[in-house]
Amino acid sequence: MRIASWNINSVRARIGHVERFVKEFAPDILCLQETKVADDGFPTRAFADLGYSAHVVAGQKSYNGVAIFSRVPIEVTGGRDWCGRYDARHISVIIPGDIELHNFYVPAGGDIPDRAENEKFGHKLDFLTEMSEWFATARRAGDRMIMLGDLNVAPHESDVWSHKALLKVVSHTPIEVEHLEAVQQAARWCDAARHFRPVPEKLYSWWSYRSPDWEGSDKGRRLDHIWVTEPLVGAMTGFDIPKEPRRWEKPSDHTPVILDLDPDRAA
DNA sequence: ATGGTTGTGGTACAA
Repeated sequence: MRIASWNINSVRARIGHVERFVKEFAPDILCLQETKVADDGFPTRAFADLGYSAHVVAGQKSYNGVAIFSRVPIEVTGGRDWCGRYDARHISVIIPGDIELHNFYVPAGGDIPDRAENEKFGHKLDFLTEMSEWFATARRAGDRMIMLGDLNVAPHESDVWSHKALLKVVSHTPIEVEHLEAVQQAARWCDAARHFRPVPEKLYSWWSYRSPDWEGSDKGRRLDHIWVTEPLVGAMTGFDIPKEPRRWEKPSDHTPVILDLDPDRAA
């Protein structure tokens, strides 16, 4: 079973890329972030044509938005409001193998890494804290769960092109890394990327639009993640972050992350 | 050190 997560930065602007990605990489379950469209404007027809018989979307006009499409049976379990506001940043489903899958779009956090000066940064930290508390209290680490999405934090030194240059840049500040680590400890999540590709290998899923030569300069960050709980660690059969979609014309600034999983091998 | 680009929706804001 192949599961992919992709921040596509507008599903309507990127529908052709989604079709190409599905044809070339064939995910059974496709999780999207930053769809940027209200639910009644979502191009669900295109996804049905790609063979996805089930879906759940949670969107709003212009900003945010998450979606899950599946060619295997899913049961929609949620979509929670975080930090007391509906902003379409989370949905969850049960997938085959009795696995609960959570798709998140964590707030980016603005430009200034200080909650006193920048409300968006405070919101990001509070969002991560609420995730920690929720997974520690409302969920059990021993259950089969997957969490994936654009978590907007690059935790390790090898998750960014320059640790030193990014220490004060939102996405890699020590306080954000601490908050993300607290989320990870809340359900003893295993980071699929680093299970297969351990540090210190450099691994990125995002490159800024602002670089005139994103691939040559390679100033990337690993903002997109797939985590699994302990019963699923032995069920993982492969992981990849293919760079091809970032090379396509008019791309998203994120490239997909892909996990292959054999639910029959789950503990 | 600074500014660089993109999508949405409407000429500003979020990323």
